[in-house]
Amino acid sequence: MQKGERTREAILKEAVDLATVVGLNGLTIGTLASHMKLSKSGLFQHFGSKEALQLATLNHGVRMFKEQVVGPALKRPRGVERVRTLFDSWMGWSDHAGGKGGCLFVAAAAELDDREGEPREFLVRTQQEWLNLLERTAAHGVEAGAFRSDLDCTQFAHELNSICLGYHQAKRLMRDQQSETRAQRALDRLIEDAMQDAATE
Amino acid sequence: MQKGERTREAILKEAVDLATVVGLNGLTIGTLASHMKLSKSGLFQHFGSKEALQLATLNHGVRMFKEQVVGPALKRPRGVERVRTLFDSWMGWSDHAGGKGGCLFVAAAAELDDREGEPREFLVRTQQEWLNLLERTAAHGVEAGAFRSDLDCTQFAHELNSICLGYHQAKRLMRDQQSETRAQRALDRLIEDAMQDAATE
DNA sequence: ACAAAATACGAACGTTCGTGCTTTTGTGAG
DNA sequence: CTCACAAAAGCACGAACGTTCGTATTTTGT
Repeated sequence: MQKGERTREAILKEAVDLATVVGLNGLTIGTLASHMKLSKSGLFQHFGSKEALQLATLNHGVRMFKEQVVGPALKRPRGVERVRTLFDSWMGWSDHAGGKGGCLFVAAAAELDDREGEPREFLVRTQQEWLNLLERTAAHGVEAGAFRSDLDCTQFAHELNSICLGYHQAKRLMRDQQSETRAQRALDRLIEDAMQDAATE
Repeated sequence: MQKGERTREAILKEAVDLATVVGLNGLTIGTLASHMKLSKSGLFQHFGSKEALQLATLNHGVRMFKEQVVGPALKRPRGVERVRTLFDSWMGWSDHAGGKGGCLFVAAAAELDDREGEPREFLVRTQQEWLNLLERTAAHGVEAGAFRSDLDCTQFAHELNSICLGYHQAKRLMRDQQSETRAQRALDRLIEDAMQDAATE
């Protein structure tokens, strides 16, 4: 691995961390450079433009997310357990692993949702992949018989994602000490509703 | 009403609208001035500082929110109906009334959650008031007998808020045409779970 | 109508922004 | 050890940032 590639990697690691705090727009080349003890121009050459830096930052975030959230969860058995693991590691990601300012994608979503361009499109694709993963995971639960056969897995994915967003806000904005409990309870309710309902038999 | 107060009002109206799109930090005095066909300095003196402008913008947003979301809902009968109205008018607010970029507070929450200062504190207070309102509304449902007596109203409020956040993301970032349906179904499930469960009798 | 007070303007301040060049420094292969 | 090339620095640019100040223009109260 060339030296340039290594520094680029290191820059992106810091960029993800910074972006979770100040956002993708607040992520400025000057401050990022001084954090890395690099000159502005030296850093700039690695990307060529601000938008390319933002894109690379998002992309690096995706890599980290797959390593730290998706990967571990896929090792667990399909079905309810994997759903819970996915959720738990998402909370972990949002708490520390994803940058000291929370989840990069939650921050980026609010910033980019009204700004057209490549970064937005990239984020949308990323988010859709995440929703698809949740949906497939729910489908595994159905196949295994843990969830009812008429479960709307897309709806399940949407609601699970909403729980994540609620947790993020409660934890980071409100600093609610019970945010974990609340989110966990919401998940319990979601899962319980998705289970075979014995009473209807 | 003095002239200055009128223009200040008009500025804030535009500021809220702009901030929903570009955020509170992206809200720049220069562009806001040109939108208002005012000089930078002319606009600036209404507030005295950028932070004061942000604070005033948030505050104006709260006034609008109370007029357009809270006010109407309080006219409806307590209980389930008011819960639904609150939610419906929140969706309306997020779609058009709250600025062309969605809900001001959702955008601000992502921006301010890691930046200390008065704007953040103000937003936290505002958000807490909203959660309290949701909680009290749920409590009315319990009093009226529509909801089970052991309902955790704080939890209810948290989950309802999460549904709002999920809707906002699905609608604005993902441009999901089914976002309304998904949110509505999530709310149905929340309400159903809160109702007197006849099967447990 | 006219003086007083409120409001808006234009220019300029020092910074920081993103982005080009050119030059110096560093690194790795032969 | 050297030499070619990659990587970083240095410097400069025009524009936009928030902010200040002195001055012009409305608006207001009398």
